[in-house]
Amino acid sequence: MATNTKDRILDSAELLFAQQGIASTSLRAITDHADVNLASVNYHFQSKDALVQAVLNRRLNPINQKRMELLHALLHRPDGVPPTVEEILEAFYRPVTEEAIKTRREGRPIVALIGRMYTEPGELLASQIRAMMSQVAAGYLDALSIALPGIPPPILFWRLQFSVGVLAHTFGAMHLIEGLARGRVNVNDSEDVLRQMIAFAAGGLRSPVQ
Amino acid sequence: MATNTKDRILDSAELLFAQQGIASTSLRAITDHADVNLASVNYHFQSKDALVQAVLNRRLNPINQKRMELLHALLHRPDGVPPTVEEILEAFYRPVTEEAIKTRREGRPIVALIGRMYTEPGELLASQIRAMMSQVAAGYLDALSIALPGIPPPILFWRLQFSVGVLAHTFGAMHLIEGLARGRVNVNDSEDVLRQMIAFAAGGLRSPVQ
DNA sequence: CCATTATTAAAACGGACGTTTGACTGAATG
DNA sequence: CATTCAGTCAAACGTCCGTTTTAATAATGG
Repeated sequence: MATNTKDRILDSAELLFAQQGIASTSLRAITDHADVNLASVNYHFQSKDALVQAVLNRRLNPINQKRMELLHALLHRPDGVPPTVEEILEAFYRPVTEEAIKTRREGRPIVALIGRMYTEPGELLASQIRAMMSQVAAGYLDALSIALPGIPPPILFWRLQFSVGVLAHTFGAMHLIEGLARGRVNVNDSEDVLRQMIAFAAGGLRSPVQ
Repeated sequence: MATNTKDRILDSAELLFAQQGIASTSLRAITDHADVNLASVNYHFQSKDALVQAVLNRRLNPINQKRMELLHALLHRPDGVPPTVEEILEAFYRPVTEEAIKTRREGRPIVALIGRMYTEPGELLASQIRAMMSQVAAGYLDALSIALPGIPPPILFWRLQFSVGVLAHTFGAMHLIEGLARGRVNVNDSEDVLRQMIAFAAGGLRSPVQ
């Protein structure tokens, strides 16, 4: 557990948001879990809305930064070999998967929050996500259009969104998938899940255009 | 607008749940919108939780029933021709798409709620969805294993979940996708969206197993 | 028509919510 | 040593929440 109040609030808020949802999590539940005073939330974050933004920024900014780094590395390899669809997808999926692995190891299963935020209601949240995603989406769309020159851009746009959906749903509805699996698959083997997602999305991206 | 109180409540609740989320929608907001008395919710539905279940059941039961009918029709065609992957996917996707078209035509854009419910927090909701989905998922998994005999069942299970993710994210995050599209695609052409989803998921389901 | 049941209505219940206030702490600064 | 100031704290603010109560009003069946 973090030692300073601000990080304790962020940690507890993130965990409870992931477990119960944002709207259903009260500031009192957060401050009780973090063992800090109720008023310290408004002191450090001004409002609950701002706290929500801070929680998401702290987790998503590193992920999206990593995505851009990995993509840049793929596009500027010393040998000049253009990246495959699978490599582009791995660059997009892996940073989230790594967070899933790390936070689960720490006993803080917060990846459901990452998967859920795309569909959380509220215009404030939506515009924040849109601002974060727009440059990442543009970069990956460019890369994919090079790797898949035969796919018209509008169709590639849809297929990138579908690839996002694969990731978001897998981590956002993991508890549901686990219940449906009845032991047929091991949902905790994140590396295997990553492999499965990449193979599926690669097949989807490459799917023949009627 | 419906004439009886019970349906007016269901209609308003469904719309507001879709627009603002379940937790953020109060019974007072629902009864104000439906122009009925506040106490009538607890009279007709006992509790808010039960109202939520009723809203989802009313919309999802016909969808899942239609899914099973379409699948049954595919599997028992007079000519005995086994269904293609695309046909199975269309049977799974179309009932939701039809609801999207119908409710948008009625000026009641509630499809975001259908896309979002997979990731809504709360164990009560999760168990309800799981109960609804389990037989549908089992039926479609069987059909897919016939159409794709080369894919091992555990991998097919993942890929069916990914196909659900494509659908859920597309309709649940449509407002976000629309913002990212910047006019490159027409998100309101549901028949085109359906075609795109089928092509993508078919490619994903057929993707070679390393 | 009356008795009975189903439905609607207004009002209040206790509790939880996000936020604000004002006093208090302890360390840093001059 | 006095002062400042970021941080913490208990308490309260007004508002909204889901639910319940009690009474009034329709609808139904003998």
